[in-house]
Amino acid sequence: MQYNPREIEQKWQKSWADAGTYEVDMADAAKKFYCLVMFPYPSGDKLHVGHWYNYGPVDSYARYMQMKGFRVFEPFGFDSFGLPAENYAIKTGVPPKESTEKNVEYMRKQIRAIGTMYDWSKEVVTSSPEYYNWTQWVFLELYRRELAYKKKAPVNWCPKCQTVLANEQVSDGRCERCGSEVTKKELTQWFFNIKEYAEDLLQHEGLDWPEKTILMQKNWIGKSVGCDVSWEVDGHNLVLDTFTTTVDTVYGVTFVVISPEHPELKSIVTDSQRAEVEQYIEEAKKRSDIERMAEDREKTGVFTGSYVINPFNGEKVPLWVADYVLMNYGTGVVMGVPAHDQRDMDFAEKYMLKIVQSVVDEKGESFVYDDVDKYNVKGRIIDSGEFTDLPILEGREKMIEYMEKKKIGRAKIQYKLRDWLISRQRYWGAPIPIVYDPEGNAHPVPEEHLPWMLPTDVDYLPKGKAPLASSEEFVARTEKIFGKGWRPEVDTMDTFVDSSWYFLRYPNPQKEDGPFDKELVKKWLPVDMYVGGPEHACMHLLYARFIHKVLMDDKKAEPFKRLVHQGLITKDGAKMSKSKGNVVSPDEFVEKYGSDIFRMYLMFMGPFTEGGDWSDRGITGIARFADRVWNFIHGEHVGKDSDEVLRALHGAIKKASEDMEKLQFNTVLAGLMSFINVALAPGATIEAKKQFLQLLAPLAPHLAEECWEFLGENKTIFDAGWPSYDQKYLVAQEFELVVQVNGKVRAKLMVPAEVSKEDALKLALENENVKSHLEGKQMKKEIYVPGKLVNLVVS
RNA sequence: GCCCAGGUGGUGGAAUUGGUAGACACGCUAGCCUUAGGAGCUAGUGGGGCAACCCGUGAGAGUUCGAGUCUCUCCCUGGGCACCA
Repeated sequence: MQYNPREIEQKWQKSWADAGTYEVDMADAAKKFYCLVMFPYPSGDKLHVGHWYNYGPVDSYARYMQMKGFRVFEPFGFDSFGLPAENYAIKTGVPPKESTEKNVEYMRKQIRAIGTMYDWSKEVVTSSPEYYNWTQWVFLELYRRELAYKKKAPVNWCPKCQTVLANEQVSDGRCERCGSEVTKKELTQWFFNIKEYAEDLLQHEGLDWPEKTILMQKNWIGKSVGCDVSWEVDGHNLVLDTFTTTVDTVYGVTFVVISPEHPELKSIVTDSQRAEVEQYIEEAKKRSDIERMAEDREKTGVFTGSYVINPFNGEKVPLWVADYVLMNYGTGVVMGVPAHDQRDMDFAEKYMLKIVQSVVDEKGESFVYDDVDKYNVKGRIIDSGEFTDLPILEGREKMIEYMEKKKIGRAKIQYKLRDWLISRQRYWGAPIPIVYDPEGNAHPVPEEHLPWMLPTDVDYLPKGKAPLASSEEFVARTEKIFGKGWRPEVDTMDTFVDSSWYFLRYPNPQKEDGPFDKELVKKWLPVDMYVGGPEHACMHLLYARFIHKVLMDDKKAEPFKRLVHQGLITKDGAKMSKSKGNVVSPDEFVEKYGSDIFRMYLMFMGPFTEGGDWSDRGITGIARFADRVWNFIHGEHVGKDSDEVLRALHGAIKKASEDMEKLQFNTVLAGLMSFINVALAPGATIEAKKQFLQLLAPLAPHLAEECWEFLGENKTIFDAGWPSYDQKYLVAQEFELVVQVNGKVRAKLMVPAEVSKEDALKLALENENVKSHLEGKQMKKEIYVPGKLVNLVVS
């Protein structure tokens, strides 16, 4: 009999589905394991090998947990709102609903071919009214808690296409579609007040997350402790606040810089400078924040003609406008201290502004603050009035006290984290459940009108307004319910809102009277293992934590206990995307080799968390392995296993048990291959074969299930438990002692396992080659590492 | 520019966390088997050298009896930077 993957895979997938094997009884959550992969966006590219690389190994881990006796809940769904479907609609006229449903349908089929444990009865699709009903509920809940508010914020605007552009649609400041220069447009938009939770989001206690992700989130939130200093604008009845973490340098301020977007800027500019400043503002609109903050870029700026007064020494310093100051961080005004800040120095040198030193380090030398020592500097303040000679940190405190007393400033904690802008001037998203009365006041749509249906009579083509504004039905519906002159909000929600709570929906996605089943959520949350790409470290993962804290009414609640990032699979070094035309489909490989071999190959490619560049070179090695496994199982059953086979088997059990925990599937497979290399020729007992199959089962579920049955078992292998190894087979009688002279290997000797240091050294010194390297040398030191090596240090 | 990773044979990668660098595979070479499609089996395979040996984990320095692993500097590649998700 030959190994025929396609036949047995169909057989077992059908068998599992018919038996309802993976439909979880949610009522029983004792020893639960909630295993979650980030749900995909159903793009027109369909599934690519990167998806498989994620889902296959995670399912293998879930199967391993099942074998360890856990009740595994592994749900799946689709994050199906989003820009690509809308762009496709603009291009082809196919309604997003239609193309999305088609893509979802196709991807479901592709995913089923993997043979995962997904509980399809719990699937969620975010673009379905049954789901977005509750996304809207989430919005209303935040609104109720005063965590949703409106304010003006700029969007990328293409004047020619008359539409808002995503950052992705802007390249080099130009519209991707028509090439026109992109400008900024101010729109009133909805925000979630995530900053309210900044301090709680900085806490990651008890979470089994990658260090780097925690670090990235911390940097993203960007807490800095400092103060606001108030500067009176000379000749105006106006005060500008500057935020600084280094108020100790305030006597070194020789200019102050205001952001081009600052609302007070126009009232401050003098007539003689007006033309120049206005032109500068226009230029700044064309640049992205990233570009503006880049430190290697030539600093630009324009004098406003006005002066501000240093509240510490009364000195008048010029007020400049420059685009390296961003309105959305801090106050939009910064103090310029060229002596202690490189960027300020560049600016001062370019525009020939004064430079004044105000702090020095321990050695009395001038220094520039950088991020590393911003909060922990030693040195003292100089030439700073009554604060002169104070140590820097003490000086800061004194200065803040002084400001607070004189009401010219105050201590302040500043976060880089910005509030979450959730308004999108797009069609394919959940409508924001808000209506406006004839006076333009916002009112929440009452819950009984949810889902606040996304209208279908819309024009997807950009016409200068949000697509929903073109729906007659939408307005008619609003007037019918709320009264004449009432208008619906026409923006939809950021798709990150959809994905910020879906893990709460999974335990009972059919629930009709609430977003999630509180009882089940209490039992099943937190998610025990959450797996997704590292690109989500700062956005999705912060949003989900935030929404979870809000909905659970517990600022300490965390949704994801263990977090793992699968590596990225690239093609020729680049991220796979349709626009680059480098998407690799898994279908042909599954067709040719079957799911088990393809899945094992993806696992064998390298460490799960590292990913790599796609190549199918090497898949044949896995195919050979699968054949050898088949032949091994179907070969003669021997009556007794040799010591060698037993040692190999228990070594493989040990390796698999340890490495599965770390998701190091590649080395688990290497261990299984080593076993097969040892056991294939001599054969093994049925018992040994079964134990081996149990190790293989998570990695090649269909193959293992088929072989399990062949060996006479009639229940699924996934209920057979996980084997444990017996140490007695692993302790060697002898080991290879490495003998080094001055750190270089000069001999390898087989010695008894429990050799003493004296005996080991004696044996080492008897070796001819070692002797020759010691000749004429003086012994200085003898290093003995038990079970490993001897190092003879001579001179 | 800023934040975060990562650079090991011809290739993917392994290395008990400071102790034999290259496990397990791919590829390649030679031989066997008379050989229908992912052939199989055996042996070899980091570089140099006849050899003893020498050199080798992006580059350079440092710590150490001993460094792929720790420290510093530099170079390169990837991810993210708030409207792709």
